[in-house]
Amino acid sequence: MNLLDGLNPAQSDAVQTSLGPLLILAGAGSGKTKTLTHRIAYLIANESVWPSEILAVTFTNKAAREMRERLGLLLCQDSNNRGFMPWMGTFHGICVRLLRLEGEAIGIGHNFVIYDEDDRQGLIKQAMKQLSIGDNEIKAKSVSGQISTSKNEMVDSSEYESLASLPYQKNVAKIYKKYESLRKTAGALDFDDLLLEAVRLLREKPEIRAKWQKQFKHILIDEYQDTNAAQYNIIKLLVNDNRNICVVGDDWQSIYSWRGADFTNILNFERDFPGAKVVKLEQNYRSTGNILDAATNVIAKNVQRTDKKLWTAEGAGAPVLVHALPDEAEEANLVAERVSSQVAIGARKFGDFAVLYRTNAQSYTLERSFIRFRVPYQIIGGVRFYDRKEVKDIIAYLRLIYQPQDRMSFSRIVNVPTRGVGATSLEKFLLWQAGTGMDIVAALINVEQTSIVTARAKMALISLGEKLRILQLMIDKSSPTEIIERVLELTGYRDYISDGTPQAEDREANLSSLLSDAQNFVNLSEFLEEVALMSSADTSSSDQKVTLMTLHAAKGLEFPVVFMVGMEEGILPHARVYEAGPAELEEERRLAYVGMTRAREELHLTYAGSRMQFGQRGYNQVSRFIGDMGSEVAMTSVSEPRVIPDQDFYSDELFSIGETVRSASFGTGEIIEIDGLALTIRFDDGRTKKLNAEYARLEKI
DNA sequence: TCATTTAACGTTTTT
DNA sequence: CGTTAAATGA
Repeated sequence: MNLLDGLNPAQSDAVQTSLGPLLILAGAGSGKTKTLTHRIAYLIANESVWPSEILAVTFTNKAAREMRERLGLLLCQDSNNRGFMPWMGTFHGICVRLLRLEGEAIGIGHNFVIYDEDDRQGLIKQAMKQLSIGDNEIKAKSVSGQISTSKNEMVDSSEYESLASLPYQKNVAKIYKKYESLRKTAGALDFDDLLLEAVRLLREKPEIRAKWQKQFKHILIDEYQDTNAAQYNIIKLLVNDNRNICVVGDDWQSIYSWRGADFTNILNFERDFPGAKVVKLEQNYRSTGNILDAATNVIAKNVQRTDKKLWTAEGAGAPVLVHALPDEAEEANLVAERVSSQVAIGARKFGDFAVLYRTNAQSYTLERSFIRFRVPYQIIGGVRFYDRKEVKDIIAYLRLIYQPQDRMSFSRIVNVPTRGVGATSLEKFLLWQAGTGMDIVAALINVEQTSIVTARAKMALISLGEKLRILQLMIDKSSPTEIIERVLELTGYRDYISDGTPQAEDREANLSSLLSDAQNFVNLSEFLEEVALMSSADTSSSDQKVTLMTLHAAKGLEFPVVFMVGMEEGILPHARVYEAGPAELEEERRLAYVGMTRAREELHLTYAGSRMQFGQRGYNQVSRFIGDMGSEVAMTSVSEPRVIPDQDFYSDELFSIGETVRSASFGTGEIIEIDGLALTIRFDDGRTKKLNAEYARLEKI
């Protein structure tokens, strides 16, 4: 198979330029993933580069997985054969691998755990408590943001302290310092640390740096416009004298500056790597002419950007449609109705549609309409699977046995299931444990040595410690699945969640999903890593359902039909950027551009005259971006007054909580919970059932 | 110590 | 509006 087949001249040029720095400026839909994949395959097949000598960085785990699969096909290799595959993954994933291997050199134990946003905020709260800083003057969330921003800019706690001038900043500096020390004793790294510590490792240990520079003969970075300072430094530290670095990106699609991403990295590539070759991919293979023109007109208003001339060989296609609606409920109905009718006539399948919005909160109304119109949907993002309570509980057990210094995880599970150890006992125990030099599990077993806690609490703690010890012994010889099963059994967690309440089934289902996820892993370490770095964009999607997600989550995806809802001033562009300045407004514009260019054949934009926001009705103007699109490509639809026959649809008002109903199969009972179409009913015989309001033929009494 | 009720609070986007 | 943190009583 010729690896250059099916590539256009620019793509082919990029694939064959295997030596020296290369910048690929790839417009939306210009086949950049294809180019990148072919380039890697070309290096392996034609340039005799070993897969292990290639480092490929992607933006999401999903992108890495897809690239691995495509590469497997191109090279006729099994993509599961990790030994044959290049180093592929996100910056965070790569850094974890590097730190597990080499972290000891800078004092990072091989069994560090990874803290997510919740863990970080929890630890900040602890730090504030120890410093006697009340959370009414300073919010843990805001401190977390400050710390994250600082870390992304590679500002450590000492440097932050020296820069702090305002009293608020001085307080944050104190918390930052305390947070860092607590985090280190817990044997944990937060998301930002993963990058930061990798930089420190490569900076402070020249022999390690030299080793990996030699290892990675070729480095490829996708979505280069979204790299932050720490990531930029990692790249600079890993590139060797041969400078075989290839970066791909599009400054028009930079939408993560709030996370520290700096798209001047891509603008400065030629300065950083003198003599770099630049290849522009300007042919768009995704969207019709009208969609592309409308999107280009929007982005054209930005001042800070490179010049590109995206073009398509496709025809103009259908005009971009703009729909004005009275309120957000009507907006959602329009979307659901159009999806529903197009599927009904067989023109499309549900998976052809995506609905994109600026903020997660907007998904609520859409969900309600989708349920009403019986349109199957999936939400990408929102509450992540690994953020569910029961899943986090089990993960906390796993983390604690893996890293017995992890106080956050211990605090989470010490009384889950309830074992009579309250806040006061926990505090006293931890105080004593810190002074003993023992890790948490050891301290639990030896809690007899102290009289700081009550006899009752001692019993519970010793018993917990013994269970954890048994679990710890399993780490090296058992699979993650086996360990989780044992956790559930030993701690009585399974009984704890199956308490007969209606939510029990959901929780059990979540645990089953966790168990089946775990089966893909052979050791606990890898499983915990996956869990920590799994992103919302990584959830597998079904083509039988309409996809709902934020504009940010849509990056890199494409759909035949795209609805962008909430095209209003205050939402897109978001109200917060008004005060922030022109740079932030330009990012909103790029966000609109990213959303529009996800569409292949049809693009619908909707806005509502009024909308519920913060529990109050607000009135927004149409987004300025609509006006920028140009009337020749964007048509405003005349939305005829539509009457939605209510009796055809299930309405929430039909049933309410507390009502008594009779079911043909289960007898009479009381409704105790309503979730869309799902009614949870406690029947008189004591059984609790979840029934579908539509099919259950319930009779009101 | 724990469960239930009440109050406050928040909306950008996420690895 | 909906969720989560504090407060209260058992």
